[in-house]
Amino acid sequence: MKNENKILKEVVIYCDGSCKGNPGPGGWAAILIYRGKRKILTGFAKETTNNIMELTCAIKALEKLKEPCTVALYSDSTYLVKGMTEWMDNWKEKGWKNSKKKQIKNLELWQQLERLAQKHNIYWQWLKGHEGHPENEECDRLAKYQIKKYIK
Amino acid sequence: MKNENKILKEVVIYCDGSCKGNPGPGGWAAILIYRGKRKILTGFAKETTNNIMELTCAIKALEKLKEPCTVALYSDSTYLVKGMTEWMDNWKEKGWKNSKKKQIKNLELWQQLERLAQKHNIYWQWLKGHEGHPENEECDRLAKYQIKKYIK
RNA sequence: GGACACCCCAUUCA
DNA sequence: TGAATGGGGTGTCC
Repeated sequence: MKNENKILKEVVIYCDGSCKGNPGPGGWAAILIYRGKRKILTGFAKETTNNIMELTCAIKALEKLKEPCTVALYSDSTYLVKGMTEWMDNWKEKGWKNSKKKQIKNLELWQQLERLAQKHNIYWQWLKGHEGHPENEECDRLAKYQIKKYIK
Repeated sequence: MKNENKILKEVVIYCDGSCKGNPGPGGWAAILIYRGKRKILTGFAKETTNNIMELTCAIKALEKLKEPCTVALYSDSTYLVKGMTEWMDNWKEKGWKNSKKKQIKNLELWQQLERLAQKHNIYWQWLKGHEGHPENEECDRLAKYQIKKYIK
């Protein structure tokens, strides 16, 4: 992360994804909070996976930021959070190979996240799903609603 | 099932369980029909679960049989019926672990059912609840009544 | 073997 | 409407 010494705007992001059938039609939602104001982003994919949706919501949220920010990003996916905080460095050293020496899945999405993480100062926060975190549950509902909307 | 070649008594069993609150106080009922004669069994537990009651009613009914029988047993619980017809073999192979690699719940009850299934020739039949099967609905009412009786 | 998430089904309830 | 008791599966990583 660059700009360590500058004062950055502080943004909070909650995001969640959903995927009916897994694989199947998927939705995602993100809530961005800046100076107490909320912005909601949502999206849909006809055929996807739960994990792709979990990565996508983070990417879409971070792409909305117009300048480098300090971000607290909350997700209930350890795939996303540990991916960025624990596994990413190793993957890069090993040429994007996992512990079984196979190429990791969803490589382009991880590389997008890597670029976004270089632009911003991101604190990746894991929270347990369905444990009463209001914004997380709102994202969950919104993500599912995206699927419902497009299925009908 | 032993005694494949013997002619066994043919018994029909309907059973159902109920649990107020789940977990909470529970009741169960079974109707045994042999040569057109009905026998009714019921029971109660102060603190239990819906699924424990569904297993218990089958166990209690089968334990009433004094000799190996051919049994048609009707339940609206896929937990009971699929447990015995689809999942049991796999559980035994995998050391009583479910698909999430955790030990299955209500292990002792399943093992009792396994022993009973070895003694008798049981046809496990699932039927949809509240779809007008008179004996199933009678069991439902009787099971709920057990709770009512003991709560007052 | 572990973890998180996503889903499907039935039942029991509030 | 929503929650608990239980099972089956996939997506992904370590």
